[in-house]
Amino acid sequence: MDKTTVKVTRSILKGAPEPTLRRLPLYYRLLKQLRETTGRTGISCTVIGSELKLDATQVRKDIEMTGTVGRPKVGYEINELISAIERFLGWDKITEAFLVGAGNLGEALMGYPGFTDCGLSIVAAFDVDPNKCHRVIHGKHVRHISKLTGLMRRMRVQFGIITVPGEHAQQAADLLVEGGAMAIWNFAPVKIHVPENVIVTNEDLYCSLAVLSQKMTRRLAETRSKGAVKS
Amino acid sequence: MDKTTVKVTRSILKGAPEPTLRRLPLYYRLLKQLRETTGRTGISCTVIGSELKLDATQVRKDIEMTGTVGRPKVGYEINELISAIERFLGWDKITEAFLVGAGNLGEALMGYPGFTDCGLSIVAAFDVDPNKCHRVIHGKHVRHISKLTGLMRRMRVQFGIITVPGEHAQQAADLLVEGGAMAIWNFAPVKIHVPENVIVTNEDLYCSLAVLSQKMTRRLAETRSKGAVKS
DNA sequence: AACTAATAGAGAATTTATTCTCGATATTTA
DNA sequence: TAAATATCGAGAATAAATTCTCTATTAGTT
Ligand SMILES: NC(=O)c1ccc[n+]([C@@H]2O[C@H](COP(=O)([O-])OP(=O)(O)OC[C@H]3O[C@@H](n4cnc5c(N)ncnc54)[C@H](O)[C@@H]3O)[C@@H](O)[C@H]2O)c1
Ligand SMILES: NC(=O)c1ccc[n+]([C@@H]2O[C@H](COP(=O)([O-])OP(=O)(O)OC[C@H]3O[C@@H](n4cnc5c(N)ncnc54)[C@H](O)[C@@H]3O)[C@@H](O)[C@H]2O)c1
Repeated sequence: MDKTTVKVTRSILKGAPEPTLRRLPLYYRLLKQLRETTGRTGISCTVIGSELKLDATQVRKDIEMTGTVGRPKVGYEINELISAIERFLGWDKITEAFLVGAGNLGEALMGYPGFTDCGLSIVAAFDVDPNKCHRVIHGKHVRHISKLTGLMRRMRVQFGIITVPGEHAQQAADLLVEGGAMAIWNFAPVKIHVPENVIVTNEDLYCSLAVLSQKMTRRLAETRSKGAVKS
Repeated sequence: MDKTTVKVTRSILKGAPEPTLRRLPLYYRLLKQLRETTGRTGISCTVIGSELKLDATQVRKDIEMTGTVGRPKVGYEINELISAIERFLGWDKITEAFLVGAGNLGEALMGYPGFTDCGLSIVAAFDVDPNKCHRVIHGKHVRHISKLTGLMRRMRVQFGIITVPGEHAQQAADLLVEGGAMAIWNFAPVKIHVPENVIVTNEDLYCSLAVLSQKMTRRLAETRSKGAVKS
């Protein structure tokens, strides 16, 4: 067993570091785009790095986690790399999902075609509001929330997306767990509590906005103080 | 100048580490919620930590960045902490923003009342599609994209939100920069190129989905291999 | 008043992530 | 064929983030 194999095995056992996981989609998109727009079949970490403004070594280490091996002076095979990332992230298989809360955000997600890239398929949505139910949005049925658990078990859906208002997010999570959810993608700005074996990721807009706001605030403060010095 | 002052000064000069910035909104929400639902006026890192499943020391270090000082055995004043976070992130001031791309996601963002917490106010939206223009969505006007640059300069709006399809994101960014944007919140899944002095944050759904997918894939692999061992 | 328990704050230790350095290898060019 | 060059892959070095340890302080309790 060579060293690459050891690393890949570790990446499967312990999981890749989160920063790596968050960068892989960036490579993935770039590679797909390159494959479509240009005719090239190979790529090096140097190029990926300069394109995405990342350190080439970092790119190489990230790619290493997926198990792809490259060749000196040449780089990696684009197709091979794309499949490796897909396989590593589980994007090569279709994952069916239920969405809870067919409001503004829920509808936008239901209509988003881009999720097919990740193998994510929202198969149905659920809502408490009778006016929202029995409609078909972007080709998907909206059903009453009371049907969720039963249908989820019957259809063996294991992925849930929460887009209800914060105060109902825990209730939505409970229903998803009862239905057998294994993973939940939570868009509500609250911490939800689930059993240990359920994986939760929060999509928290406030978190990224905080990064942006603080940078902006600092920039403004700098400009002001410099201006003061000048005047 | 005491040590706390030194730390705060540094946090203003060099900026807080990004992980800290991303956690501050979590504290902020918890505190607001506690203030509203319970009558308590003080809180300790221990409580915040156990509530959010974070290490108490980490919470304390994060809070330190905002300049708030606590008292042993008591903790922090909730009101004081809330204002300190607001001030630190720049959420105490209104930031007016223009949104480019009044589609599914753009409309959802325009209708989202939660941004007032961060002082973010979307004052107008812009679109190329004539059918989308001249409408009023959630109380905000949608105008033709050709008006963006002029209006932005006139109204001195410095914050842009991009919700156009990926292939037009760069164009949208260029217009925002031309209009004098200082910060851009990009929801399109592409890397946009802007001058050095413009701050960009990408809200990339694929990144968080990747974290979730990979964990799920790994979990599934484990279950399968365990099942195989058992049988 | 003394004792106990809880907590902030400082700094050290540890862990994790990123960046640097170097040797091996493959490709291209002279 | 030999030399030059770009790149991967491995490991070391560095930097950043997290966690641990200790001390001082304060509120409550006996
Ligand atoms: N709209 C945005 O741009 C945006 C941005 C960031 C976060 N969010 C978050 O996403 C969530 C949804 O936002 P939105 O703007 O779509 O809100 P919305 O009010 O438009 O939609 C919420 C939907 O959930 C349904 N609902 C309420 N309680 C329910 C329950 N117990 N079970 C099932 N369905 C239920 C409502 O009927 C409604 O259709 C909120 O938590 C919000 O904080 C939204
Ligand atoms: N819908 C989602 O849930 C979702 C999720 C993740 C990311 N995104 C990203 O957000 C962006 C918008 O998604 P959407 O679902 O709202 O798409 P959409 O097609 O519903 O809306 C895009 C809007 O942008 C407008 N537009 C196109 N080119 C423009 C230009 N040059 N200038 C101004 N306006 C222009 C279109 O007329 C349309 O109204 C896309 O980049 C998408 O990848 C969307």
